[in-house]
Amino acid sequence: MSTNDIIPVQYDPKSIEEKWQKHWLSNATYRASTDSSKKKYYVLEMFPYPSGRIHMGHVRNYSIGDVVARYKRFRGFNVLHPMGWDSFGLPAENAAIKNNSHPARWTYDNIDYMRDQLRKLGLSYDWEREIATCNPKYYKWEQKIFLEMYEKGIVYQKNTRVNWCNSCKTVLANEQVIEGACWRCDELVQPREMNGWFFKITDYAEELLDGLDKLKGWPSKVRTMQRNWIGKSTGLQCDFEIEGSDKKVSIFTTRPDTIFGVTFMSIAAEHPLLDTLLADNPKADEVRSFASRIIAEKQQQSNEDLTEKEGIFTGRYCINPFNGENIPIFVANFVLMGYGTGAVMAVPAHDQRDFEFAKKYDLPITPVVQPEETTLDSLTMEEASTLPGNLIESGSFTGMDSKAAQQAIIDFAKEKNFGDTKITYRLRDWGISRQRYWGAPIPMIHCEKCGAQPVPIQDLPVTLPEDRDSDQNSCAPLHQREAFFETTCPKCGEPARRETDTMDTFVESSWYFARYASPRFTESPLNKEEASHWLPVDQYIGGVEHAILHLLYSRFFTKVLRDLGYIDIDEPFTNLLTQGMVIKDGSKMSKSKGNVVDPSDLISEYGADTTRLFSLFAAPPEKDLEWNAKGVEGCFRFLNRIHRFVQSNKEIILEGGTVPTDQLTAAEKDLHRKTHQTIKRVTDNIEHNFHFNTAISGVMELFNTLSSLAGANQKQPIGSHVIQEAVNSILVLLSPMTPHFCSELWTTIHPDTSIEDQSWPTWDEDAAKEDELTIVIQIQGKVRSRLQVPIDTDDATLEKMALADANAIKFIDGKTIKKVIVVKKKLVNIVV
RNA sequence: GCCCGGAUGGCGGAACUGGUAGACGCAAGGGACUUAAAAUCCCUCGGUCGUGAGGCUGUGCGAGUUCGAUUCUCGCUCCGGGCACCA
Repeated sequence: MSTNDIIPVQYDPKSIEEKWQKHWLSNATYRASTDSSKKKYYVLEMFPYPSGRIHMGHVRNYSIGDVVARYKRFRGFNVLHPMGWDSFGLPAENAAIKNNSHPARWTYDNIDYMRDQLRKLGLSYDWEREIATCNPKYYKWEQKIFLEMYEKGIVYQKNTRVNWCNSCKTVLANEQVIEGACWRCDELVQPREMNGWFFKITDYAEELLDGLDKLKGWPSKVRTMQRNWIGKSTGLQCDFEIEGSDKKVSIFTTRPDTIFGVTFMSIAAEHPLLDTLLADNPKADEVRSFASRIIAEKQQQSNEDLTEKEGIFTGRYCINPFNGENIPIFVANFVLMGYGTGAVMAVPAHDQRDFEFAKKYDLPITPVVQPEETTLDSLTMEEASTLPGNLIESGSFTGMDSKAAQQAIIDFAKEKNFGDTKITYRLRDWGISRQRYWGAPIPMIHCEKCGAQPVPIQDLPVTLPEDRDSDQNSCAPLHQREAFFETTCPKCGEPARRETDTMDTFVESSWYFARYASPRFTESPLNKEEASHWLPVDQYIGGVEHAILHLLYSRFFTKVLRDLGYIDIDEPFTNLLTQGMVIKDGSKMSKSKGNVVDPSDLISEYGADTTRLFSLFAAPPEKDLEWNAKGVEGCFRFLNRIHRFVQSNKEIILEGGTVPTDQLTAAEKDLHRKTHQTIKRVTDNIEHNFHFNTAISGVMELFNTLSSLAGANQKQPIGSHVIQEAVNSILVLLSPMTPHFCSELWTTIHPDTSIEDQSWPTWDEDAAKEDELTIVIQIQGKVRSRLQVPIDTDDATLEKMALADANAIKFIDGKTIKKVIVVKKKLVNIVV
């Protein structure tokens, strides 16, 4: 080989990526600071649990976020893009027990390893803001928020039935029970009576619901899920007197219009009135043993599967206040104590559950709402009718339509003082006590004399005991550690016991996004000035699996922090993108399925840029992404082609120059046009819906045009100015996706400048405009021919040309033309 | 059971507010270069009939609206997700 041959520099991702990562780190390129001259943009991806290694789901999530962050920087925004660790949680304890180590040790080792993995992906984080929630400097502030919530009455403790996961040995919140099983380990949860601390999220139910309508930047799917979860229903709460007692049983119903159809009453087995009902009652023993059996069964069965309806007559009656009828009271297994009042007026004609129950125990069925077009007959009905209609057999309300009757009946009850409108939510208060070691201690002290007392603020943080020396106890829950719980009452000074439960780890993730605004602030959880500058998060990105859990809790916390005076916003995340899962061989990547692809392997084989590019190219972000090893190679090939092109045309590109738009050759014009079309397209794709897959294919098209016109096989010489324009555009458009690669090529063709300092390219509408169009000629809506016409051809000319077209004439063939439809810039349709 | 999504070549996916279906990529086949291979480059690529020009057909299924439907309406099938005795 002669020395004159140009040896193009090979694309070597490893050295390029190392170089740029070092550069970004040492220059703190992505440090965010308040800068009022630029508009702020806060982009955030859900922070990871430090499980040990990054997986493909993370790569996808963070690649998407990084494109947004880098794109917004190019658009002149002052971008905050932080990263941290959701680092409390059970796996750390399990791993510590297994490895005879300490959860903190395991956690921090993982963080170190994973931080390195994230760096190797070239993500543009402001690493100076990194936080780890297991750090006392973080949870100290969480404890302070807790105490302030306690002060305000948003925190309380109660003894109640909770969801117990026997495998995790801890209580779970309702949101953490997925189909009756633990969200983490799939173990069926069991109800258990326990004392615990609760956040009054129900106080915010109405606001959490209302706010959903304003979250226009959220997927409607997520909003619907939250709406259903909150489960608001409006109805009547109404008292039924118990015959032979001065006590009343209160019910809630959403169908007050059916109240004349009540034929019995069902109450939960745990209902507090049961004792009253059973006093001096010959059936007492029988009913009591039935009730305890039901309660026991509920405990064992978990609340998942529907059991057959079962009940027992208590021997007592109550009185329907609307018609004075005596109706029997039953204890029934399907009545929930936790919803409404724990007692249900049973209307078998109009409620399927009551219908089944009535059939089984041979109770009367009385239709009171007659739908149009059918006649309900209690003897022949096979299921309850829930249709609207006109009231029958309903006293003075007879004849009203059910909708109007609902209000009239509520008004009547209100007037007669035995009932009122009532709003009920399905949402329950958030139980945050966890009987585990690796979590933020709940800063309360229990004193026999003074009751529960908050830890004085100056004593915060209440830190976890470290116990590094004793492996045996490194993860023992706090209630087994005297040194931890033995303390004195802050009020009376007597010996007292510290609260030994830790907080649900979802508490940490409910406010971390706000802490990023001032992560090192030492006076308070949040620096108000910084927080009001950066919040709310403009774009939040993460998996849809948090649609209810984390996203609802974060919304709740935002409102709480607002009410505590820390921030002035109502909602934490203006826009939300829920990305799909990463799938391989048809199912989610998981160790148990053995279909895991390790991002580190990909990075060492192809580099971070290729890995990122593929994860963005293979599917739009909201859809599941099917992993395809060959597809990765395709992306690698694409980058190689660009690299080769730039290296072997370096001299021409360096020449550059401004594009003289009025004296371009046809080929130059084609390339120039394609460049501007691509800028427009890529910008639209990113701006409009983050469809990076189509943005990337746009750049691929531009490169295909470039290499066919200007590459080694070019037919005519192309001016360096158009080539440079195309290459510049390709590099900037692609750089949010493949930052190292584009930075490197940029400096080779623009020595001494940095791609970071470029602004996003703009397109020229005139340059992007085609000067010829293909017009389709249709006969009867079927494509029969095509015409190449200048862009400004008017409709009449188009019609004339279409009718004169040889192909068209063949199909018209003597038939009479009924109608000709001309659609601008698209087609001519001839109807014969 | 109820509430949301979705279904397009061999595969991942494109197609603006009803107007050329299949962009881009992968796979496959053919060719060039090479002693050979890799890499690279060029061509073909929904199905079907036809030597060809071209025809017919085709976006889960069945109807409908329209000059024209992947797109809108109605009725199904299948797949995915959420909730699940919430009165």
